[in-house]
Amino acid sequence: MSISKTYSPKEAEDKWYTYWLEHKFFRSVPDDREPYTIVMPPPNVTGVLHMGHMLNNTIQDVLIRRARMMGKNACWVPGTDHASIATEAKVVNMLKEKGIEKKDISREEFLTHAWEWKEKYGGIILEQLKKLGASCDWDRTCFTMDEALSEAVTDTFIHLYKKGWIYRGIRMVNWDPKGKTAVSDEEVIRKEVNQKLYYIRYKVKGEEYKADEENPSTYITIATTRPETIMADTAVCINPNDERFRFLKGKQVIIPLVNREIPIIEDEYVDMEFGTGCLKVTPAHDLNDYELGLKHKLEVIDILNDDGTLNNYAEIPELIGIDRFVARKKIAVMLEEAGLLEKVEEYKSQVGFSERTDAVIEPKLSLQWFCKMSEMAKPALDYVLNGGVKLIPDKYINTYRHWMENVKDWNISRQLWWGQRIPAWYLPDGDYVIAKSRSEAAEEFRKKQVSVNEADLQQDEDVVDTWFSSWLWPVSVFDTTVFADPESKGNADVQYYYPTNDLVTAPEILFFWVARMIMAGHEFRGEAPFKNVYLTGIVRDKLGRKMSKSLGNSPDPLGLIEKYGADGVRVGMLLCSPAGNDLMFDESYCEQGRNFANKIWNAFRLVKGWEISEEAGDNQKAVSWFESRFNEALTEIEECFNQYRLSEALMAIYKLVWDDFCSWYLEMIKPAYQQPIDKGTFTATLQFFENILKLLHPFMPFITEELWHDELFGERTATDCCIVAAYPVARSVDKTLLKDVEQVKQAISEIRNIRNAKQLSPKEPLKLVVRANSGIDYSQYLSLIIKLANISEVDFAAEKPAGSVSFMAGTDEFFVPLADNVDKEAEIERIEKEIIYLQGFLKSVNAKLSNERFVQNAKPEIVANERKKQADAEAKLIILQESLTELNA
RNA sequence: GGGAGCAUAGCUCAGCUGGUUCAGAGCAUCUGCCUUACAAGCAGAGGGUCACAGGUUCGAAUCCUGUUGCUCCCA
Repeated sequence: MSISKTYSPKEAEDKWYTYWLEHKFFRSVPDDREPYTIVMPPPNVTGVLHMGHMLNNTIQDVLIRRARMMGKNACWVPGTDHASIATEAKVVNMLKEKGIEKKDISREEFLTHAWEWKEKYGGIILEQLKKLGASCDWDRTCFTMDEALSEAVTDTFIHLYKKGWIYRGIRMVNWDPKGKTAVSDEEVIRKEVNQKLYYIRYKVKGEEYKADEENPSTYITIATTRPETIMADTAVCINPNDERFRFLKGKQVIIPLVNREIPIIEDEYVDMEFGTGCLKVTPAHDLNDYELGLKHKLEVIDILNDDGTLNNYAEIPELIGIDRFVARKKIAVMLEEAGLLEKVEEYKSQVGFSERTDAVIEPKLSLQWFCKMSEMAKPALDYVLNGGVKLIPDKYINTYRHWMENVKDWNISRQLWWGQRIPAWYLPDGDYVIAKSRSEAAEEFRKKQVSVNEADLQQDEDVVDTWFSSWLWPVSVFDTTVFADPESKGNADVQYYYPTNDLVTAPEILFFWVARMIMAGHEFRGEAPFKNVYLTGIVRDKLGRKMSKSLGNSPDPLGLIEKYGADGVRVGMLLCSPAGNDLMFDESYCEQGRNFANKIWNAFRLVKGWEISEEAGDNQKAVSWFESRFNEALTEIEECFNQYRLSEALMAIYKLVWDDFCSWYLEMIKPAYQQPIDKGTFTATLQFFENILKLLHPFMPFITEELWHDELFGERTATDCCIVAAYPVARSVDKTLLKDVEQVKQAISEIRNIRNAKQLSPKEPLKLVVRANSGIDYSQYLSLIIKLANISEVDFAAEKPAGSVSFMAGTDEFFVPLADNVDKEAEIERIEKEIIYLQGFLKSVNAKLSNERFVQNAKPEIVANERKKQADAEAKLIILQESLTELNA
């Protein structure tokens, strides 16, 4: 045989991907078919493919390919996200390597570099997806910074501002001193860190300080993890119920080193148990202190620069210009020298780190733009609660609800250059308007009766958060014009494709992406952007650790494809991915996928090698059995898909192909060596094979397309491809036939088992005696049994033959005469064991049936079932006991 | 500290509103086979006190309570 014994995926993958592209099978334009739409969660434009993308996009591709085969107009829109912070950080680093500092170049120059970078590396990840087989409509590829999409962002900003849902305000934000920008709560990673708790003495004003603990009323001790911020203190707070500090009421204390006087305030907010019970209040550098400051009208002193160094307000010359962490160590020494550091304790606490730069986040007051969430959150929550948007798995509904009910306003400004610039225009005196362009801004000022010189207008330096563009994604990829006019119906695309069907994404971004897309979809289209949200798990290694660059525990996805083939990797990913649960990835799953591809390949080789004969064959039972089995499996598979249980659907197909088709069906019909197969069976088998290829295609697109085009299946036109073949529809199932064959298969296994146990060669034919007590007509299955169990002759005797090994399948008895090779004692023991088991079983069934409460309370069908179990067990017992008597005779 | 989830074979998981063949699947393991489609394979087999302790029930992997261990989210 000239065909290779193993399937080699490489050529097939390149060949067919190109072919699909050439014939525009991925392309979708509106027509009168039902649309099926997915928008790809846009990966970071400068990113490279990781295992999470592999999983996510494999799932999307399975869904879209299946929909396409089911005759829907399938549209999968790909694209990338500009990922402001991450990309800007990369560009800054790249420039640094060239010896260029961001601060030394203009915004325009920087953006030129950034775009160059994007052009150079921006397409990589999408190219990688093609290797995986992703059947996206590449003509629709979008980027969140495309001109039209950017305009949509500006229009959205203006629209929401006019509605009063965007405002500017001073807020405590999470400041990333390395990225020099605010980041959202979601981009802050909290980690437990070993810190120190410093106990610092503040002298009480008007008391002569005595350092010994006998005179505690001359000072108070404050525990803090951040001694470098004492210069920003504007009060010390005690709990009014705290007896220990009664003497402090109305007094003032003196900040060490700088000797500034600050008041004692009282608030029940202070935890009397924690530290010393005295809290230093630093409104500029702690969120809770900030709120306490507002309540008690405290002064705000900000001692930090944007890069995390101390500024002039820190007063102490040795510390000005020094990073906060260095300053912390220095000031501890200074306090020690001043005799005001009482002690230092080890202390563990949670510290926030920037997801992007890993810098320690500083709470910082700054002027930011905010998007009001209260009005938008309500309808977005309702979609999910009413089932308009289904979360899969639904356990995320609770989490979603909790977040939406406690949503905070969204800080949308970022102190970066890479992104859509905030459309706010300022006059030198600080007055501003929101407008799309300089000239429109001037017009707005004129409307406000402010005369302006266009040249004096200054646009806001900040850009909007990346999510502020990606929340528009399910709409903006189709139509970018509706954001200027939410009342408009939009273009043909958005009318046809929106709302989309399924969104496949990670649960981590349920809130800051999924929820916000629902908000934007509702605001601009009046309906949610998708019907189902499939939340994938996190890809972990087999030790359960999240895959990450720093741990180096992530395999290279393209390397895996190289090694196991794209089909193998796709199968591998899905085999271990229950919906919504994390998956413990291991390369061996891909190996299993590759082996499966090879199995299919070899089944094909077998069928391809057959000669055809015009004579009639006797495979009708086998053919009708597999037909029923296929339809039964198809129904199960459909059910799995309906519930988005993709890994179970795949496993059902896997077993159908490997066990039912290869191990049973092909073995049943396989002609003897160098013998031809009858034409009827052959034709039916080709039909089965084609249907199997169709079922497999969404999971394994390449091997299926490769085999589809083999001449074995006849002539095909250029567009007669597996990718667009009509998906099989479940037909009727002959349940009796399926049940009978199960029994026959059991009998065959038992015979093989006897062979194994007696160390008989499979080549040595055996005799078989059947005593059928059930209604099954074994004569119909004789040829199957003879072939698969290598039986020389079958006898339907009423009598048990002497010197034979027996077994039961259901209530039917089978005997394999082995003459001198029978261990009588072992036979007796085996039957006795079975009798004991059945007696126990019968006892428990009888116990149920003789219990009146069971018979009364249980559902009738359950009682009937118990009766059947009882009857079956009794029948079997009688047969076994007879056998035993015969053996003992 | 508050909230959510999980715990079933060596591994990854399935077991819907309690009741057949309810203790299952795939992989891994073991035994025997290079049987002309496939050793990336074939034919068999073994393996679990369903985390622990109580409770409800005629009946619990499944429902309730508590304990332990793990994970995630929020403060």
